[in-house]
Amino acid sequence: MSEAHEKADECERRRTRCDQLLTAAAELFRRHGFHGASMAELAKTASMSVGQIYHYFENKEAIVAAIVERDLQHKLAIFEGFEASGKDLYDVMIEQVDRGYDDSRQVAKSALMLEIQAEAARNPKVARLVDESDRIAHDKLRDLVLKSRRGKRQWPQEELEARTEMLVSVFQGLRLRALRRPDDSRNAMISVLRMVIRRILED
Amino acid sequence: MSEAHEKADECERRRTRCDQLLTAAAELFRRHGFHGASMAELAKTASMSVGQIYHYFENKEAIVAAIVERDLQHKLAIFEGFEASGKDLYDVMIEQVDRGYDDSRQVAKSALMLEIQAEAARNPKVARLVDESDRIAHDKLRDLVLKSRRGKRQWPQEELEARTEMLVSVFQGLRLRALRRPDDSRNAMISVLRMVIRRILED
Amino acid sequence: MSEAHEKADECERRRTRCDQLLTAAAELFRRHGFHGASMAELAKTASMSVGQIYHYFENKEAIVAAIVERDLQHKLAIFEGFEASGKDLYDVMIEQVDRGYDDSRQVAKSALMLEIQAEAARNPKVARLVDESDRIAHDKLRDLVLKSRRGKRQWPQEELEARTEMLVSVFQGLRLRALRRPDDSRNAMISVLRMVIRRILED
Amino acid sequence: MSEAHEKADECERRRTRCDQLLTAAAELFRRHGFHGASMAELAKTASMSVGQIYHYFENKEAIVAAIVERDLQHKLAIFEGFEASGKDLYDVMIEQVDRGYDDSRQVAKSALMLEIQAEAARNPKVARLVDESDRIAHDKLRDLVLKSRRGKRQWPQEELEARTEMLVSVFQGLRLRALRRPDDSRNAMISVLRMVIRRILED
DNA sequence: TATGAATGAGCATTCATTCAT
DNA sequence: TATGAATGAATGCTCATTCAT
Repeated sequence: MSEAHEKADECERRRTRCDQLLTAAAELFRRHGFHGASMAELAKTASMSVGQIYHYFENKEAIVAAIVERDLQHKLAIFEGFEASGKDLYDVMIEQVDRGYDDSRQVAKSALMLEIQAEAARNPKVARLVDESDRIAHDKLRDLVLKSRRGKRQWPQEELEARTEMLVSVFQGLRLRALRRPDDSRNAMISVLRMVIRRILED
Repeated sequence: MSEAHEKADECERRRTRCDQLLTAAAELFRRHGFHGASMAELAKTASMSVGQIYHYFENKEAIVAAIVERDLQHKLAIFEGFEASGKDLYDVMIEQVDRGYDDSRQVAKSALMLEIQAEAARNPKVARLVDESDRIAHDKLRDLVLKSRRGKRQWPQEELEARTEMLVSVFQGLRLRALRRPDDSRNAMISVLRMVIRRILED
Repeated sequence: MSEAHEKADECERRRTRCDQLLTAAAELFRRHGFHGASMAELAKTASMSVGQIYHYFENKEAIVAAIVERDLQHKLAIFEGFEASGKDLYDVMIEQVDRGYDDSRQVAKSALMLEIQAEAARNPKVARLVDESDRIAHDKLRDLVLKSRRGKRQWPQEELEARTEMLVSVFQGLRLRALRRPDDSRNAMISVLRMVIRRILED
Repeated sequence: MSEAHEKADECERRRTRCDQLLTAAAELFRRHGFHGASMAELAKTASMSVGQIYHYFENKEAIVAAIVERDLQHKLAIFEGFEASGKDLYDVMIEQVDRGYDDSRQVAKSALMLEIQAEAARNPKVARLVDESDRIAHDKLRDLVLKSRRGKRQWPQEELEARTEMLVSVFQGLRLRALRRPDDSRNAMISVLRMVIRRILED
């Protein structure tokens, strides 16, 4: 095998292992919390040695950082998808409100988000990471909201930000609620959610 | 002093001490997280000995449980207040939307809520407590929503529940966001929030 | 037993335990080095639990600090003894040169001194401690040297310091050498040492 | 190229690499201590791979051993220089007392010596090496002292050894003190040192 | 009844050494 | 022959809980 191939393979392998680790970490953090998940258990779950984890990540905090980053990339990809579709945000959100709702109902993902936010509330370093990631996502969404206003009455900057933020609040709120009320009626919730989103994005 | 009086005094004293402890615990859990707050520090903050804490509560978990319980009583008292005022929920919420918003911006309270929800995500006993508390509060709120529909078109049960739940989602979402975006414009947010609440509570 | 007695007993017990710990630590540091001695082994040697050690000392470094302090007190006590004897330092040193030599030949003590100096060379906090302790001892000795010059030609400040420092160098050098040459002739060494001390303390 | 040449080259290369490694190791041991210097850092500092280090040395201990050995060779070379100069030790030492003093003030060298002696105090293998090296150096110095007595009253064997040993003690003591008192007056110290050396080497 | 000293399991992290490539 | 990724035992330190006083 050529050297270049070997390097590419190496790189690929590394990414795979990292992903494996992050997935295991996400699961464990969600189940036991950031402090409750031990590096030893993490190693076992990810089928690695403890030492190897430290080869990929400087410390436990860096693992959270990577999870936050991965989550941000995921969100941005969704927004890109919105943009690439060429459709108006308003239309996309109304059309895909069910997909948005279903995403918020993923208990595992919601519990992980919760754990990360909780860790951010006690660990300033994590708070900074989460704030930064959050700001990027919020700004991206705001731009989409702004674009969807083309040809309509323009909102003052503060109102634009507030409407964007309300969208975020609603979806994060739904995430939280998913943990408490797994049995709520999907149809009824989606119907109310659609009304709310319309209200936020219309004049 | 009669024996009965002594007993009542004893009881009173016990309640006071417990409250003192729970207040200290809430503050510490919020600041350092459930894991980060040590029993020793808790004892010092509550001006008790460690041993005494174990006299009042079986273990650390039981303290979280008691905080959840106290929080529930607090929420119920607020709803009772609504009811006792004889006013319509819709009117009250629209009138007092600013108070509701300001409450959601209390970082300390929000962080504690977050910590409790996170603990519920990993500890089934706490989950059960939080679920129970949450269900009572949701039901109470739903009844208020229902009452405010008197003389108007009646909503099907599922829609009623969904609208109630959406109200809860929005406010819990705002709580979460308060931790990430302390600088959002109060006026703009309240204005959008008012629109959203109207939309949820109107036909 | 009266409360005062209990307290005194408590205090006494604490001191005893501390001493027990310091003695064990000195022995282990000497044998395995500061890093090679583990807290677990230290606990076992001192017949304590690991947790208890941390009740007495903030961390491992604090144990070294206490050893350095104890050593300083020991040195100062010797100097006080010189002073209290009312005799001239010169006479005392010449008379007791054999005792000074024998002290420098205590292999355990010398090895511990070595380990502490070595740790000081890599750990700035320990360096500060050792420097401070050393300065106090040097200054005390210098005062004794100065006193012994009463009625004789006065030495310039720098020369006074240099002679004092040379005394210290010789004794610390002997300590080091004790580890390499346990079999050197005591009589011959004491005889040469006496000549050297005379030379340092005479005009 | 002939095979023999290749072998010689190989040998040369090996020696160079070893030296490179030992120099790096001496520096790191001095700065972080024997325990504090990691093989990974050592490899990086010496521009080698970790594996290669183990090709040259069986383990970390063997590196200390080699440093001690190299140090011994260095000391012996100095003594050979003395001898080759054809001058009398007494004269040389008095003339060059300032050079000797300055050498003892090299903090880096002194710290390394200290670290090695400390390691010898806990590791019997290193102790044996250091003892061996030390004995050779002491004997060499004793021979020089003896030679400088030609034509003068001969000292008994034990006295000869003791005077030699006192010389060593003084210089090693000065080394130790260099770490504690970097600001001592050079002139005053050299002047007292000269007196002391004279006293040791004269009748 | 009230105390807080004592316990020791459990944690994140490091690093000498090995060995597949 | 040379590499450096992988291993996992060992470390200092914390803290929920117990229990002798």
